[in-house]
Amino acid sequence: MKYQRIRGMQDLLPDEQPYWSHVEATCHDLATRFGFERLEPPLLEATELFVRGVGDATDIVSKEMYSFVDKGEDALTLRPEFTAGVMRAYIENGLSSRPQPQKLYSFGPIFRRERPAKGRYRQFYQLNAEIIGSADALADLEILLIAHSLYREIGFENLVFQINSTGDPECKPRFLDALRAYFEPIADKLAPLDRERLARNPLRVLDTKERETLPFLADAPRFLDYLNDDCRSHFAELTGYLEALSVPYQINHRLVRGLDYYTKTVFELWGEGLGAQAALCGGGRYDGLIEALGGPPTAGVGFATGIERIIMSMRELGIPPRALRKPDVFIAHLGEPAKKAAVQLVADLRGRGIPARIAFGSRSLKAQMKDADRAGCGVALILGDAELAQGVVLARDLARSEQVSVPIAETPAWLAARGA
RNA sequence: GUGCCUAUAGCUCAAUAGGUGGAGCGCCUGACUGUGGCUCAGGAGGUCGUGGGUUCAAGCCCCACUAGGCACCCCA
Repeated sequence: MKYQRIRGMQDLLPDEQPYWSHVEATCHDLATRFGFERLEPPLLEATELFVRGVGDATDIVSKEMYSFVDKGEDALTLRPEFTAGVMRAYIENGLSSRPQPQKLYSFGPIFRRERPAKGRYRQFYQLNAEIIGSADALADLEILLIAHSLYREIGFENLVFQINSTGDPECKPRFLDALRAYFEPIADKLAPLDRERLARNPLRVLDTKERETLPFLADAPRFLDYLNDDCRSHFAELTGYLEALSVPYQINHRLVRGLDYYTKTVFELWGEGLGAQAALCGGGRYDGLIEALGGPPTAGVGFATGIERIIMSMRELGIPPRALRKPDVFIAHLGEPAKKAAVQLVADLRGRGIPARIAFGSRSLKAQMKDADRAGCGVALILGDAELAQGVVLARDLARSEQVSVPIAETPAWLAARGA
């Protein structure tokens, strides 16, 4: 085999399309139902946007971006997430002058140059939703709810959100100080990796998987205990809504998220059967981001979910996709004059919105019938020169193995009556 | 990026102790000269991931590379 897929890239084959169209349609439908409008930023942005918007200390920026210099001039990057591009578009296109808040969603491919594994690809698809311009905890709730509705409508059960708060620029430093004060005296007992984290990014010690460190986490400071009044009441309001709506959630004191821009609410949802790549969706509030990107001070909250991981969980849990509509009608023909008439007929049916296939070549009727069966068609219209001479087709119901003779001109009506 | 495991037909997998590669499913054709599914018969399809090495002889042993998987890192 001479050519092969680029590492971490995948071909989405016809057999997988029922899953994709089901999930994709559910995403668009739900976003619309929740009052979100679509905003699709380009795949390419200035590298600097992601460095500033995502954070140059994050894994995404420091080692996972597909970046290149275009014709020796512009530093460009294939988007490694949606949020920064959406914020840039919001600022650049003056969406802050539209009625606030703006509820925007995006659906498309994302690129991260990580080592591939099951459920982890270098090009993968995300649904992303953002509410820009509201600090209300109700906005956080809507983000949680659209995610929850998506999974519920696809057929997931027993899903529980993990949520936490990571404060704001006023109370976050106090918590970080407390974390250091707790861990530094026992640093020599922590795993080596966690000693590094403590120095570089203390929050990361909280979600460690290192055995040596785990015993010390139970008594570690909790962010919720260090929130200022604003952050605490915001969190309480959100959890109050969740309880009122009976949306299952767990407060997870160890949940911290990698991106620099999060403030207040952070959350994740994990799926089954995905191994170490379990995160189905993640998100949170990012009240300082737009200002950091050169816009006016603007609150924001959003989430992203990975489509491949949803589909993989569906397979794992045996959740069937909605069947795709296949062509209902297959036209078989015998003889050259009949073939010409069949071309007319198939064009007529398609023009009337009836999905139809026509046999290629001039094969035996048997072979054509076999094709009709395997194409999943419900009806075969048989048009031979003999039928053509009488101005009819033989309409065969493939499931019932019954067929009748129908005048060619009445075929669309016959099919319509059958469909109803 | 690190460690470990894997790689044979379109798919899932066999191949005894190094000794010229098979099955099931799928695909094509026919039995049925104008009727699908079921059955039966026949057929096509492989430089054994790629490149090197050891050996009289390599799908099998060794090395490198490529790709996939698992764990780590991190996330969707």
